Amino acid sequence: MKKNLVIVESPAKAKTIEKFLGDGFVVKSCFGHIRDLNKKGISIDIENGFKPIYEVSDDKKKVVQELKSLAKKAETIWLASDEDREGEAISWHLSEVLELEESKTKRIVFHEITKSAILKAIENPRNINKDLVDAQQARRILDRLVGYELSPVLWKKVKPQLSAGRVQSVAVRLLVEREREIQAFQPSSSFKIVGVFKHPNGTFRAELDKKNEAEKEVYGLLNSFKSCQFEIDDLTVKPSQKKPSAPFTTSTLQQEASRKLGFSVTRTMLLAQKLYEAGHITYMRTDSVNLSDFALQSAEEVINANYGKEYHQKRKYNTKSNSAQEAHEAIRPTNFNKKNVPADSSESRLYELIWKRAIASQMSNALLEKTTIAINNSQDKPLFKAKGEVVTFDGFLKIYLQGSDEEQEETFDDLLPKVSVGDGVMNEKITATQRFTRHPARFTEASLVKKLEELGIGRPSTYAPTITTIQKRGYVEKEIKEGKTRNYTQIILQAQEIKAQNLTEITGAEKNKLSPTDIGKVVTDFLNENFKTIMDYGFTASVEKNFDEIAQGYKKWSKMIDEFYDPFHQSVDTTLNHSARATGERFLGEDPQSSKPIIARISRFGPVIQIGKTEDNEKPKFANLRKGQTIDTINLEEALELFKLPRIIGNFEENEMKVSIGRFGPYVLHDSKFYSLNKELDPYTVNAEEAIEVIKEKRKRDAEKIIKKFDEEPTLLIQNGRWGPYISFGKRNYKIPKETDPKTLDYESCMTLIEEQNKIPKKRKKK
DNA sequence: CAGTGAGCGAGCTTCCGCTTGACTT
Repeated sequence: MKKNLVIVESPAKAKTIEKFLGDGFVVKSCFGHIRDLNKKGISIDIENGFKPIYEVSDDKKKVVQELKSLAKKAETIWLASDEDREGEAISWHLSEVLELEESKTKRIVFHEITKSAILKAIENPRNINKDLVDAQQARRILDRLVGYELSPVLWKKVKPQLSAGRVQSVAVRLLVEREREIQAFQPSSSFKIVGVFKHPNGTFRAELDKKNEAEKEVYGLLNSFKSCQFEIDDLTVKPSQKKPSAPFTTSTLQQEASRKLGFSVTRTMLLAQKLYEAGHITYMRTDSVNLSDFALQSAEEVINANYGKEYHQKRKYNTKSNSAQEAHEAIRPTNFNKKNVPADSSESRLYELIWKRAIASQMSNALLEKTTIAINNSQDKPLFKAKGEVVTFDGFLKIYLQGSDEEQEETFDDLLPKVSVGDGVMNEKITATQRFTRHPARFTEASLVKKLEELGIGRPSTYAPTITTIQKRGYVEKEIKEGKTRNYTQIILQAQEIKAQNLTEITGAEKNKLSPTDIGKVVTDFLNENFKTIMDYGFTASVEKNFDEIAQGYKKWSKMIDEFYDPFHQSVDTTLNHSARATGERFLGEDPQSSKPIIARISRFGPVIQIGKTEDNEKPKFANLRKGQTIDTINLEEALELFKLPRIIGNFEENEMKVSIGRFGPYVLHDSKFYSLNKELDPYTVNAEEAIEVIKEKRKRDAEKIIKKFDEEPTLLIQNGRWGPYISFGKRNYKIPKETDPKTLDYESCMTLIEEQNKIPKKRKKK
């Protein structure tokens, strides 16, 4: 019988720690919070000092049962959850639910999973810090009050199933405001003037130190350069340094994985979880940039051995964000000697990124030399300037270059020729290119996480789920935006001649960027109008201050909640009783046929165009907005287009063909089967002949899909699908073992496979 | 891959932070 029971949050952590502690200790995990506010209803007794009503949820009952029986038999129970607000609460809930005796219970904490850290923790146990627990309860109760009182307001005033909360509503607000900045943005253009200069030691490019707005001005300038003499006016050489970035936290890992590997935040976290469970990396949900002494030392050894002593520089990083709770280390490899780990390709690419970033964080600065050459001219016009950058010692750049969200400015030559002040240079060519200012960038998942972290909103464990939630609620979409072509002018002076040419470029193409939907905008406006406090970017920071005071014992949690709840609940009441429905209604014009008003608005089922009023005798006509159309931007003409579908375009095999646009794009409906129209075919103009072609092609493809048919059973088919060959029988599909050639299967062997797989119970589907 | 779209009323939805499952068509 083990005398000691240690409880930690994560099973992977339990496994590691058990090895360190040896005999006499059993280490178990509680899988995070074991108890929470009841899911149904608000579950807070508001009249009685906001007493929370907790319950052990169904999926935690088994764990709790097991821990309870182990705790009964143990002499000492060590509560080793994380040392932060949530971790303290987990320990407290454990002690309550498991009914632990105080004399048998010890609370311990450690920030790194090393043997010495754990043994030290065991030597220094303490009691549960009730103030910290109260701070967590205040956090929990506040979030429940906000979420469960605001959401129903939206159900009533906007659309059912919507949600609002301290974190998600502000995240959507960020996107809405950015989108409006983009919409209001007016690009302006100017000419960037670059000259190519020849010096006995080499040819290089230099940019004119002034942007010119008007084309006329550019011609004047180029003309005056025709007869110009150029010489080196000034030369500066400045040494500079680049520092490596801190090792990864959850948020910076998500950002770099998005920039460098193109992973969504969810994908990054899934892969990191696998690496963590395999023991390759430390915990992946952290806000700390701290490295343990063990890590510092082994990074040093690896750097010295692989790159040499001059590449090592020991560094300790400090966390900037003041909302950080630092219960863990930074994300790093558990073993720096492993530059690669055996895993699938995405996992190993993520691991390599983590390895490089952590190692680079302990490497020396890169040393650079920045050179600027200024060229004057005999016409007293602005100077041309050439900028060059040479790496004199690569340092950490040997292995890691940090990504950036901003688009890179066009870079100039790395290496400039050796020149001296007073040297004459020959001008070979001057190119003036029209450039346009760019609207602020839309957020990516990762750059939104970065912004939220800066505002102190959300936690490492919630960044990815929050992004998922706002998309699931339909507030935000990840859209592929096709670029538009734009004309621009280039004016070139070469061999005493000025030539202009008109060129085109593609601009504004975007993918994986987040943009708010109409619902997102309407909900944000509605909440901004009625719940200013909650929507304030500083709201979380200000309540965090209160939580800190509670944690330090200066303030009672119920008092804080009381102060918050009174005015909040008041505005909920006022809004419910006095506020009109929020529909985002916009008048587009009159219908040329019926002269009825046409409006765009949110209906119960999303954004629509409505012709006529609901109070009219004749029922109004409705049409849903398409993908890419928004209430803000749609015009009358586009709105009228929407009413031209569905179209009946003729008959085929005695059945009617109906063309329309559905969830998956344009389609032809024929004999109650759907045929998608390809991109070349426009649903508004497609004719019967073209549609018949589409139908025939689809039939041909479907026929090719079938590998084998059986006379014994017409619904039994071997087909070729997206994931390879499979058996379909009745309404269900069945796998074919990898080693089997599908062509060789006969009727009996198919039925055996089906029977085998029918034995495995079908799991309930998630809704 | 429809059609719904008002308002009533039944009963449903919803928050944020800790954790990892068990599903594969």
